[in-house]
Amino acid sequence: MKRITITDIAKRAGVSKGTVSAVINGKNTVRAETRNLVTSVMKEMNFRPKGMARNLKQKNTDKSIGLIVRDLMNPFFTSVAIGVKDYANQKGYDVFITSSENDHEREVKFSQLFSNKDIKGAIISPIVEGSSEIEHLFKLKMINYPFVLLEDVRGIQANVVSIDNVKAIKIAVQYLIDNGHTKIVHFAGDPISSHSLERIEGFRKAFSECSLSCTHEMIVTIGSIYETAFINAIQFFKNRSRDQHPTAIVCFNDQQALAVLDAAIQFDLQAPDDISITGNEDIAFARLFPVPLTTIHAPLNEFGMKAAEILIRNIESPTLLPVENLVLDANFIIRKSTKQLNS
Amino acid sequence: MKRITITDIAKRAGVSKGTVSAVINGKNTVRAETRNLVTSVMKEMNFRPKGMARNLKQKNTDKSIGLIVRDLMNPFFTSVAIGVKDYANQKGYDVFITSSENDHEREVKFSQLFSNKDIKGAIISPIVEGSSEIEHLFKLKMINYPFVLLEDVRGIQANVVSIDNVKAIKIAVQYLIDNGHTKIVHFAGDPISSHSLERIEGFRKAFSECSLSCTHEMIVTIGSIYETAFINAIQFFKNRSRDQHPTAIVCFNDQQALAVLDAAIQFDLQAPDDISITGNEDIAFARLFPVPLTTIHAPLNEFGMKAAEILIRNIESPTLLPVENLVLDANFIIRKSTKQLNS
DNA sequence: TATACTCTTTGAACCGTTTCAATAAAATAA
DNA sequence: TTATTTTATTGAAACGGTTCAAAGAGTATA
Repeated sequence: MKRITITDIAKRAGVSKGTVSAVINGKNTVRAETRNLVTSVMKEMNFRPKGMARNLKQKNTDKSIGLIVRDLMNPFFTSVAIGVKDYANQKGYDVFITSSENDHEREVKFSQLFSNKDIKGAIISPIVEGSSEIEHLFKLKMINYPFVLLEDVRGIQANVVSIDNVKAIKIAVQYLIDNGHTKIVHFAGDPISSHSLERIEGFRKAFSECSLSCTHEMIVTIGSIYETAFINAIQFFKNRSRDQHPTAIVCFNDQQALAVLDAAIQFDLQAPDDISITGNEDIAFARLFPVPLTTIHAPLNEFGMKAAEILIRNIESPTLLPVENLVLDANFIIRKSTKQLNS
Repeated sequence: MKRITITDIAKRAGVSKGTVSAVINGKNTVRAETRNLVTSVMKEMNFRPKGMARNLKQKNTDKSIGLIVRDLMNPFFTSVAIGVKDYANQKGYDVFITSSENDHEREVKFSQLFSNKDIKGAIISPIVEGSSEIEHLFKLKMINYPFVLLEDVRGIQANVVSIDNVKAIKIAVQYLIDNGHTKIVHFAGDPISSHSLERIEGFRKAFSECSLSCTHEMIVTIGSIYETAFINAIQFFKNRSRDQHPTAIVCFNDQQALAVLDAAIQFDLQAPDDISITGNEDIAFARLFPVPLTTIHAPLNEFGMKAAEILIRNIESPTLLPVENLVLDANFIIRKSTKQLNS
């Protein structure tokens, strides 16, 4: 089935391609009668002009960048997206957001689509699970396509903006230790997620830097979304008697922390009196939780803005720029879900 | 400043365009030496092949649709986006999301960009404030570009999927009246928003259908986002003595309801005992509020899916299809923020 | 040495529009 | 009636790549 082109329309209407083009573009040089004829033929044949061909000849001055997140629903990415958008808009760029839904195939496809669609550059939150495939990134480099990663990917030299997850968790744990907690547990996110692994590393580091030991049982993987985390947290509490419970739990993220808060209540453990709980990421609702959440505030907006800044700098540079690597610090926000342990 | 093209690279490297093209596309027919030469020239000149030109000749089989929301942060749109994405993916389409940020210019620009970038169709949540400008929609019709609106726009015949806001609020008010409430107030959203106006209409209708009168003071505009709603709600409660307070408040949306809940507490009004409060939209967090929120559940996922369904049907149809107009019902979910009034 | 292959590279044709100088037709002026 | 202007239409060139038959250069084979 062949595509219908402007030539088909011209032929059928008995006019030239130029005239059809003029009608499409609403030029006022075409006679009403001709316009009607052409329009009706277009309708009849359901003709849709091919945008790419139009753009080829036209000056195509549009400025746009693409963003590939891993999960649309995740407030983390929403906040980052806002940052990207704000900076980009300010510089006159529009943002196209897509979600890989943690599917590597999609990430690959999108990175291609962006350049095919003349989107000038991309900010990519890459899926990194162990041995990540990165040939699509090499392809982008080959065509000098500007892009910024939101996470470090081994094996490729590229612009990266990331948040120091290790440090962030370390500070939270430090705080708990300083406040007399020793029975601290870390609820990890998803086993394959690099975010999760980094946070586990931060948890471990905090202990080793205080010359305390961090045992295997102190890290429990319960998942990153509310529903699964809730179920697993219930299981966790059920499996031990009251005096076996930790005095503090360091959660992977805020949604998980909420689930833990809710699960704990079912076992009559009220934060912060019976148990201290910290979140991570400081999503918008964190301060509105039943117990306002002590959490780690990642500068998500700034995160997005910085990525956009680097990207646009690269887009606008006539020469190839050296890669940048920027690590942002998170900061700890003390609300009501943690307290000093009475000794 | 002229664009660097493949011809420039070919000339500089002393090879033909065809060879450069082969290098770009990683064809293995190119001698290593030649490949290196070309690659280095490409780097040196920071050459970025124009995607649209590439796609013109290639078979370009990519299937993608665009979504224009009005506000990225709004959970309402996030849920709709998920629905769109789910249906689209299932049909093999990718989704590009953009946000007009309630700026009409942007909406216009995006609707153009989509077709220019060979995105096959668009789902648009239009900005409708009074006399809305719609020539950009007419332009889309002119080129038979498939699109679906997420709200009715006067003056144009187009595919529309919408939610029956009027009916939704009516049911909520009905419920409150049936449960003995008479001193009911509606907190409206933003004055210009058509959603807000429809909800006000629903509020009015519920009263008139019960042959009760709905006075002007029963509708108070306090805004749709948490922060402003909170401030205005505080003001509202401050302005009247305890026995003047309504026994029930019908809120514009869930975020606003949360703000009202929080503000009410400050005046020692606890839902549902001292005051009944209903939300709208049933965002994910609504059931996790301090008091689980009685609200109106809009089938947002289905909303998005239906829009995607209609859009894709139009994209894939060889002939121009008649427009569709689909209205979805919302349903009322009773949780803990409302109760029967003791008479 | 001639012949057949293989490996590289070339360059013209093509993708589907827009653009614009040239032209044709119609209207107006002389 | 002819010259001039205005209005509408044409068609070839251009946009920036890809494609692929054909040619050229080496190499191995007979």
